[in-house]
This record gives sequence, structure tokens and C-alpha cells, in this order.
Amino acid sequence: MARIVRSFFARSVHAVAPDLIGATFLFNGVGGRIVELEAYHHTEPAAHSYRGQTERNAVMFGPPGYAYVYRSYGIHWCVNFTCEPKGSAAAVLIRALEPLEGIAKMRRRRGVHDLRLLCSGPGRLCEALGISRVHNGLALDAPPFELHSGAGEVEIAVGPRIGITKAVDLPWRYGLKGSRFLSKPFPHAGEKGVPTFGKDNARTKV
DNA sequence: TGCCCGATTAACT
DNA sequence: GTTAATCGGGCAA
Repeated sequence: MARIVRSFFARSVHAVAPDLIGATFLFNGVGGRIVELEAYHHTEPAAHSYRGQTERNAVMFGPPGYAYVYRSYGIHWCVNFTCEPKGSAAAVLIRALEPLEGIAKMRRRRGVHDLRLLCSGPGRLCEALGISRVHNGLALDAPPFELHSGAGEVEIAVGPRIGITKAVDLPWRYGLKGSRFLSKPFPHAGEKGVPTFGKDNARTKV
């Protein structure tokens, strides 16, 4: 369980994303294991950074290893980790955690008891961890953030991203195969109307 | 300026 | 299955 340092993020967003599955993500000591995330890059139209820099997305255009926090649908907060060298405007959206630390606090903040409803979704996990606008732009290798790499091999599921209407065919959603804490199940390879993303929609992380 | 559309969620029918 | 909540960005007028 090595501590993740900022240089970890200075790689392709598609190298960072699967490496973060199984990693531990804590915010002020509250959080859990990352089981789902999505990659975004300024070259594809689903990314906030696609149309260039604005006040909201400025952190995406900065150096890797920082938190990009944005307001979703005017209601929720969502957190991304910036990746790749400055200027790539690439990031991973943290979509779901398996709750491990500070569960009582997360239940209080979310107003629900069911473990599966605490952090299964980008808006839910920010509410559970207490992440909001004021944390936008903070470095990920210093408090209140704490990231540790996972131990051992895990099977990674791959599929299309959730809740977007552009670039819908890119298989840029990554998950821990079989986890009960995903925001949605991954479509089975060959399922009706579902494109196949590689053999069995999964691969083994090494 | 005004209008439409979201990287969502919970509460409806 | 559908819809409301609510605000910042993008673009037309």
C-alpha cells in the first residue's frame, strides 16, 4: 500500500485510470477503495475541456495530480484527478468507492444507512466525503487528500461512460469487475445493443 | 440577454 | 419507466 505521489498522474489518462482501480482514496480520513472511474481528454467532445479553458475547468489545464471539482446539474459535486503533462487537459472522474473508513460520518452526511448507497456515484461520493467547490485545485499528495495504491492483481471491467451524449462509443469507463459498489453494472460483452470492448469486456491489471 | 443542455440523483407514476 | 431540482457554459439573437 504505497502512497501515491503526484508523478503517478503524469502519464496517459488510460494508464492512470486502471492503476487507480483498487487504490484507497481518503479525504480527511474518510473514504474507501476506488472501484469505478472514467477518463476524459480534451480531444473528445464529452470532456469539459473540449471547448477550451474556462473559469470552471481551469484546473484541468494545469499540472497533473490535482483535484478538479465541479458542480453537476447545479446540485451535486464531482471530483476528478488531473492527469498527463500540463496542457493535456485530461482527468479521471472518480465515480464510485467501496466504503472503508469513516462509515458513520458518511452515513450521517448522506442520510442513508445502506453501504451500497454511500459512495456509488460521483455526486454521492463527494457528499459522503465532504468534497465541494472549496477543494477545487488542491494537490492530491497532501492533506486533506490521502491516496494509497492497492495491493495485488484485480480484474478490470471496461465499458462506455455513463450519462453522456457525445463520444458515447469510447470505452473509457473502468471498474473493479464484480464489485457490489459500482454506480451501475458494466454491460456484458455481446449483450443486445452493446458494443464489445475487447475480450469479455475485462482484462487483468498487472 | 435569453434559452438550452448537461460527466446526477431521488422521488415519483 | 419519467421528472424535478438548479446553476454554469455555450451559443444565438
